[in-house]
Amino acid sequence: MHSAGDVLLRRLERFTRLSGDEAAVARDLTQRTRLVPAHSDIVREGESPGDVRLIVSGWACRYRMLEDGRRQIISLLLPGDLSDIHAAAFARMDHSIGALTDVHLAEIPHDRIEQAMLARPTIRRALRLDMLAKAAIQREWTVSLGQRTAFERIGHLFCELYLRLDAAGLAAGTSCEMPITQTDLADLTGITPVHVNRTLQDLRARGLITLKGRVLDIPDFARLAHDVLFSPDYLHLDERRHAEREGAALEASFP
Amino acid sequence: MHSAGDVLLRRLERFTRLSGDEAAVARDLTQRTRLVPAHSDIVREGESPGDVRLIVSGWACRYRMLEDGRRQIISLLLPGDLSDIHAAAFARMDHSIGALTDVHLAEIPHDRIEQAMLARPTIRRALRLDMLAKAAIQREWTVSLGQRTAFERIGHLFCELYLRLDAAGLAAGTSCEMPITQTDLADLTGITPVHVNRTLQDLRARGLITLKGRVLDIPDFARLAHDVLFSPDYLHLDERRHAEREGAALEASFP
DNA sequence: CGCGACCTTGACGCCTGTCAACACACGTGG
DNA sequence: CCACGTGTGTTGACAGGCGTCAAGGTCGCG
Repeated sequence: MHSAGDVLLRRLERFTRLSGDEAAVARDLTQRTRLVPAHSDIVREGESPGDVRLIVSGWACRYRMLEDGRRQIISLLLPGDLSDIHAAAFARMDHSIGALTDVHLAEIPHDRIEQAMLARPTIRRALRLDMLAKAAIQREWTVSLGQRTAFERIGHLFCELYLRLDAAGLAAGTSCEMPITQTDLADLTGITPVHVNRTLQDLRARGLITLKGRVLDIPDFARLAHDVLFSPDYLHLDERRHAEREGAALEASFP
Repeated sequence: MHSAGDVLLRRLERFTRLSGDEAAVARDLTQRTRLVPAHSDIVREGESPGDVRLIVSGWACRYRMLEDGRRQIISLLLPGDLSDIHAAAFARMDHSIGALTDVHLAEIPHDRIEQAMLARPTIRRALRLDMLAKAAIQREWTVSLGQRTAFERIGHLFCELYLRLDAAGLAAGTSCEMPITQTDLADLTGITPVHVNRTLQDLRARGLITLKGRVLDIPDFARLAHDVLFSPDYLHLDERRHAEREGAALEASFP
C-alpha cells in the first residue's frame, strides 16, 4: 500500500529527477484523498471539471455515451495517472470519468498545481512530459481502433497495460492485475462483449496469455507484442533516461 | 489570402481577447514561413520534433503506419491549427506529420513560444485552451472509431470539418473545401477506400451531402448532425464566450 | 438457497473488407 | 493534337470478421 504522495512522486520521477525540496513540494500536493466505489462516476459530462485527480489505487476511465446507449471508453486511468491538469480551464466536462473498480484518489486544487508548476520548473517539466505521454497514448488508441483487428486490439491493449502497470510497480513477473470485466474490455476496444470473449479464447488457445480470476499473465511478451504489432515507443516509459542522455553529463550513472 | 500572423491571431482570439500589445507579441512569432508540397512529410517518425508549426493554408495530418502498410491518420491539421507546442520536450517523434495538400506553414521556435507564454498570461491561456480543444477532438475521434458505423464516421467527420473550417473563416454558406481523396478519408475513418466510396454515395442518395470537385456541401446541417449523432460541444468553438460569461461583466456585449 | 453479475457457446446475418475490372480526368511528351 | 500513364473514383461479386440474439453455465454473495 503506497501513499498518495509516494504514487505521485514515483510518477514525476519517471520523467525527471527531483531534489528533496522539489519532492517535498510535490508530496505536499496530495493532502486530500477520497474513496470512490466501483461503477460510480467521479465527474460527469456537463459538470464542472473540479480539481485535478491522482489515481492512488484502482482503475478509472474516461468515457462517453452516445444517445442510443453505446459507450466508448476513451482512456484508462491507472494508479499514478493524473487527470488533465488544465481541465479546469474549460467550464464543462465534455465526457465523464468513472470508476471501474473501487478507486482511491487524491484531489489536488488546480491553483496549487499551478503554483507548484510556476515555482518549480522541474515539476512543471515532469507534468508537461506526463501530459505529452498521455496524448501519445490517446493517439495510439486512435490507431488501434482505426486499423487493428479485434485480436490485435485486445493483445495490444494487454501489452500496453502490462507495461504501464509495471512502470507503476504493479506487475509481478509476467503477470499483472486485470480487474475489469469483458464488457469493459469491449467498451475499451470497440468490440462487442461476445466477440471479446471469443477473441480472448483465441489468445489463450495460442498460448499468448492466460487470464483468470482478474489476473493477466503474458508468458512471452515479445511474442505477443510481435503478433499484435505492439511497439512500446509511444508509452515514453524511459523519457528520463533519454533526457539525461541528452544532458550528456549523467551518462555514466546509467550503465 | 491571410498572413501567418492573421491566422494565428484569429485562432488565439477564439479563446481570449487580446490587447493590441499582446496581439503584437503573438503576431511577432510567425516570422519564418515555409511551403510544403502535397504528399510530402513535414516531420517524420523518429526525427526530432523541431519547431512549433502553424498551418497557414492547406491541410496536413498526423499519421502512423503499421509495419504491414496500414496507415491511420491520427488527426487533421487545418489552417489555424498549431502542432503541439510542447512537442520539443520529447527527443523523437512517435508519429509523422504529412502534407495532404500543398501547405503553407509558419515555423515558430519553441523557446519563443515559451517566452511569449511566460511574458503574457493571456497568450498562455489561449494556447492552453487550444491544446485542450485538440485533446477533446482526439477523444471524440476515439469514440467515432470505436463506436460509430462507417456511415456515421464519415458524416460525423464532415460535420466536424465544416465547423472547424467555418471557425477559421473558410466556409462559404453551407459549403467548404474538402481537398482530400477518398483514400485519405479511408485512412481518417478506418474504413477501406471502396467502402468509403459506397458510404459517400449513401450520404448523397439521402440528400445529406453533395461532394464534387473537392467541395463539400451540407444543405441541412442539423439533419446530418442528427443522423450521425454529432454534437458540436467537443469542439469548444465558443470557449471565449463561455469564459467571458463566467467573468460576468462582459455579458452585455454579447447579445 | 436463490439471485444477479459475469462468462461461454451456438446459430445466423450483415456490415465491411477483398479482389478485380473499368471509367474518368489530367498532365506530359511525342 | 493525340497517345499514354497515373491517380482517382466507381462498380460488382464474393468472403469473412464481427455483431446480434438467445440460451445456458458458473460463481459469489446476501
